[in-house]
Order: sequence, then structure tokens, then C-alpha cells
Amino acid sequence: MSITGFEDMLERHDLKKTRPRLSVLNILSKRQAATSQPDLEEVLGNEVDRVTLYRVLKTFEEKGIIHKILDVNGTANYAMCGPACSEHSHYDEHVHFNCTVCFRVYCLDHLAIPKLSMPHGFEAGTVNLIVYGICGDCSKKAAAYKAAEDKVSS
Amino acid sequence: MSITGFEDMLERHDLKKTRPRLSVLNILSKRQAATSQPDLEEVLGNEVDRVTLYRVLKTFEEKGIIHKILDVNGTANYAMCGPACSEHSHYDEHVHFNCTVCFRVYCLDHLAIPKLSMPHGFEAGTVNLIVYGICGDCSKKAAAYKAAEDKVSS
DNA sequence: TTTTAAAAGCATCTTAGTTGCATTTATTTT
DNA sequence: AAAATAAATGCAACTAAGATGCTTTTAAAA
Repeated sequence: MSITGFEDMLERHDLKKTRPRLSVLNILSKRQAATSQPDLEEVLGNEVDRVTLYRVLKTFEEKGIIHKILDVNGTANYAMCGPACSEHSHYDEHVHFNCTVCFRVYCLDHLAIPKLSMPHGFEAGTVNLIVYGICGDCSKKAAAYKAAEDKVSS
Repeated sequence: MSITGFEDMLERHDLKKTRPRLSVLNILSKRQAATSQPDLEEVLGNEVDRVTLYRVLKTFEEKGIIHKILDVNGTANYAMCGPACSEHSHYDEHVHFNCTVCFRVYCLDHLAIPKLSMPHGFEAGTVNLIVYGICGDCSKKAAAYKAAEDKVSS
């Protein structure tokens, strides 16, 4: 998305067009995997204050611009929302994949979360389905490494 | 389970029968909902050192005695494992329910996690399905409160 | 009873996330 | 275009979960 696109987006949500906000949108929109808060902090360096970053992420989440996924360590990761998200409801009911090697979090948008029937009295809200495992990149690397090792030992 | 039961359990896993370990087993076995680390810490008071508690929980998890569930805040919660769990594999592929009012985590043992087909190259390991919502207790309380309010205002 | 490896305890550190308050700035009003 | 203002940023300090290194204690074995 272009800069003007982001500015329009902020305007639509009644948010001021500020540098920290535009920076965050820029970074997140370029990534296909979700990005952790500490990761964002590092990328932004001292361009944006740590607390400001937390607040930007919080308001973006509330406005339905990004969504939060907790990874295997309990750390918050963020990804851009699909167009169906709004201030009032998040339609991010897709499966997430958390690689246990590189810790990246992928949104598997095409995998819908199956419907579940709750026990009597339990009211279901958001459903979170996260698969831990090894991502394509890391399993490829592991395979290449193994092949190289086999060659050496032969 | 009886004290002797816990002692046998520790022995089976080649773990020494120590007070901190027996205390933790005692507490967790009495709960039907999962218990957070901070909660355990509070219950144990200065009976057990904080660090020791972390280590006890870690080894129990590794040995397949308990399993860890991250709640909506990213905090670790622990519950006793079913009999099918071992050092080598956890069979805790049931749904968890995290109440957003009282923050309790329930194991919905009877709700199996549906099978999912991963994208090419992705190797799935553990699957984590957690439903956020309002538990039976809290929705009952909310209903009772509402009823009382209606009575007053009428 | 002695030995010893494992576990507990203690101090200290790291890191994610929060709170309160002063300062700055994007936008609105004049 | 300048002044006003509400919103957002920046800063300092705090909280809480969890980790690490090292010493002391203790369960179990010799």
C-alpha cells in the first residue's frame, strides 16, 4: 500500500497521521509473517519510543487494523488484518502457524477454524488456533543441511 | 490421588520425592481448571521458592506429568496431564477455554482438536486451540446480577 | 554412615508490558 | 495564518514473568 493509502486508512479510523503510526503500518504491510513487538522495536530503533509503539499497536488492534497473535513464548505478534476487520469485530478466525525454529508466525488465511460446540453455560468468543511446528523455510534448510552432512560422511 | 500415589508417580519418572514437588502435585490434582504460575506462587507462599516452582513446573512438563497452556495474557497455566502423556509425547490435544472474566483456564477434554492439513512444506507439531469467552460460573453470575438489577429498577 | 548427584534456595538479571506526567504536534477554530 | 485544543508522543520509573549462576541442602545410593 502507498503512503497515501496508509494516510487514508488512518483518517478513516479517526486517527491522526503521525510518524510512529505510519512507520508501523509500513513495516507490517511489507511482511507476510506476523511480527513480534520486540522485533518491531528493534527495526524501529530509536525512531519511535517503546511506549509509543505499545500504544500504536494497541490502538491499531482496537480499530481493527492489525491483529495480535501470542506465540509459543507468550509474546505478542502482530499482522495486518484482512479487509473484513473493523473496530467492532475481528474476522481473523484463521489458523496461525508458529515455527519453533525461527519463531515466525504465519497467518494461514485459507485455513478456517472449525466450528466447535461449547459445553452448557460456556459462551464462546474469539477462537484461537495455533499450530506449532517447522515452517517451509526451516524444514528446507534442515533438509539441505542433512544432505550436505550425508555427502561429507560418505 | 493419595500421597503415596504422588510418590509412586515421581518414582516412575525418576524424580526425587521432595516437598516442593509433592506440594505442586497436591494443588494441581485438586483443581479442575488449570492454574497459573503466579497463582501457584501465591498459594504456596514462602513454602517454596519462586525459582524452584518454575523448575518444578518445567521438569513436570518435560516428564509429561503436567501440560502448559498460555492464557490470553501470555501467562503460563498448568494442568495435570491425562494418563496418555509421557516424557516422549503429550496427548493433550483437547480444546482449552479461557474465561475473559475470571481468567480461569478449563480443559475441555471431550472436545477433540480437528485434523488440519498444512500447506506444502509446513510440518505440524503440537496444535493449540483455545477459546476465549465467558465460563459457566461467570455467565451465571452475570445473569443473577442482571436479574437483581431488573428487580430493583422495577 | 558416608557419599554424591540432584534439587532447593538465594541473589541478581532480563525483558515484556504498564502507568503517570510533561511536552509536542496534527488538526480545528477563529 | 495564528491561536487553541485535544490527541499523541516521549520520558522516567515501575511491575511482573521468567531466567541464570552459584551455594547449600537433601534424598537416595553405596
